Amino acid sequence: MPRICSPSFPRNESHHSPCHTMRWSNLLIPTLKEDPAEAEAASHRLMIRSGMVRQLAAGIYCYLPLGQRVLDRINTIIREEMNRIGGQEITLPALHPAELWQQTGRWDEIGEEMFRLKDRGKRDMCLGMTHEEVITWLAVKEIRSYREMPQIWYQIQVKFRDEARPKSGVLRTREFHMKDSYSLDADEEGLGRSYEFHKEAYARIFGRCGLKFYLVESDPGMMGGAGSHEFMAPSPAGEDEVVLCTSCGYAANIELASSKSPAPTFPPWSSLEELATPGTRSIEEVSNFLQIDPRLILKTLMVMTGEGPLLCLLRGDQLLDEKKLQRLVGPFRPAHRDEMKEIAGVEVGFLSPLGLELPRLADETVAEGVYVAGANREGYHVRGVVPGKHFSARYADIHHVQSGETCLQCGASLAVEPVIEVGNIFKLGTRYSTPFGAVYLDEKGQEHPIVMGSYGIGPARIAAAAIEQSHDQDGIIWPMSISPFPVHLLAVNVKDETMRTVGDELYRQFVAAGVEVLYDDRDERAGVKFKDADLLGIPYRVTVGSRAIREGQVEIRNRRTREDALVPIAETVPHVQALLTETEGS
RNA sequence: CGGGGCGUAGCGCAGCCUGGUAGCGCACUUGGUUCGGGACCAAGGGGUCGCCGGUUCAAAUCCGGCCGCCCCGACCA
Repeated sequence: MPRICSPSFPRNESHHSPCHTMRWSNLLIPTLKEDPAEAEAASHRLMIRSGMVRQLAAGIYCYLPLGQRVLDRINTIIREEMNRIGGQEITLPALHPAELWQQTGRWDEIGEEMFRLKDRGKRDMCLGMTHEEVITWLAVKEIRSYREMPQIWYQIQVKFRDEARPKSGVLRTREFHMKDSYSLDADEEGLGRSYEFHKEAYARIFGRCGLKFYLVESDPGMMGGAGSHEFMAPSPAGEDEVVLCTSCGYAANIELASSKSPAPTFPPWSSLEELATPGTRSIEEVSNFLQIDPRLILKTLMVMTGEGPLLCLLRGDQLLDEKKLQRLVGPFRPAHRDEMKEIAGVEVGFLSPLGLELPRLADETVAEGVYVAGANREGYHVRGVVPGKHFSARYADIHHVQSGETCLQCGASLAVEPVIEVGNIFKLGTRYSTPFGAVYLDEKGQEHPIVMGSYGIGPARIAAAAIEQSHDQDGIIWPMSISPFPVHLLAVNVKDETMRTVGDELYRQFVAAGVEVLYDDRDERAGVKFKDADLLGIPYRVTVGSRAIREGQVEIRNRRTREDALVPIAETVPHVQALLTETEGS
């Protein structure tokens, strides 16, 4: 039901803007005094408390006016930067026929994560998780010649993924808005250009949104293709981790990052010696019992692969990186306790490569040195084990990077940091164009598949990441560029005739000057309004209160610094406008 | 999907162990006082205690099943 302009609506609005109000007393901004029980992450807590969003079901959110404003501002920045690199905005269906996804095989590859349904004619349909298929279909229909490329098409739309575990508020949802763009080029070189354009546009977008972010190498995963990067906003609420070298700039998603584990000083153990180590199963227990550095212990894990059992060897302080192992040996799972006993004849904790005729895969780190290993006999370990001499193995990088290890490129110390993935860019190549037959003719009349790229941004994640990176005990501190309003006008006591009049007049002036201002004209006590102002986190607060008004002044407070400036009432609007110009883009 | 927790008024919670048909704070309504950092007094409105079944004279409370939400892990094109 659309809002109708009528004399009775908006209720408190003057005749200057009959159908538009930025008066709090007329707006839906349901702030909460207390933290909602279900919210853990700072951004989740604050988005609910500030009345930006409400949850309808697990991973399904309503955006209320304040949240909508933030998304609008983010999307405006995205559109400006996408248009700047030649992107053209389009709108694509959210509902897709199954045949589209069957054509690339993803209908069967993707499991429960895809929302599927049938139409009344019992035809299989799905809700789009992403739009490579639709874009490629469109390219098949419309692109014939090399002359028609390059193209960059983008959309900002809702997408669906039936996430196994929606979490952290708006950070991981089942229905989400996403800016996706797709590039179509004649060859790899063209794709390289489109990719670089996107890399630059994305850096500008996240920069303009006030985010601190890293550009890191990423695992292309099932998207396939020649290369990919992710844009990562550091935050403790992030689900991903990146590995960073502060010295040479190496930056990668931890899923594919590599590192060197600094070697310990190896003792002069010259022969194999069996040691009684009763009851010591974990590395920590063995290390404590024998009073030796965990790095001198060999960790032996048994996993079950498609080819059968496999022993994985790591140094005591290292963790197995399951992604890396999976890339090497395919799907696997840890061996069960009884399986291990049956295959190796030994209890967990005393497993070792010595004398066991099983395939072995060792981390490269282990190739050097002399170690304590399990004895394949309960209650015993063996000292003096030299890999290569006492057992053989295939060597590869299978350890999970940990903070404090060193950079392979420059040797400096690496840091591991949790991050929110706010954007990704993929070189798709011809993975989608080939199955669809999306081809063009080159200048010699030769047919070639179109070379594609795909590039995503999550606007809601930008908002959440901005809050994660910029808040304090009292609430959000918005970057000016994506704040729901640039200015928060607050009349301390609307029952006071003078304050009310000055507040109304300043509001009118701001509106007339084209400055979007949230005017808190509610009949609430000052404390309530100040607390709410801090919670919403609008960069500048203009306070009309008894203190300054006697001197004909108002206070202008900076939310971030909490510094107040006294300004004559008549100069308020120009003064604020000057501040806004100054703060632009920050 | 594995592990854990929680579901009682709009929100945050107590009551459950030891059955006797529901309570606190905030919010909301009305009146009064107050009025620059989440006011006070008084009077009110609001709940099939997630759902279904069982035990019992009697169930928010005990038992069984189901559903939902959150957290950890797996997964995440």
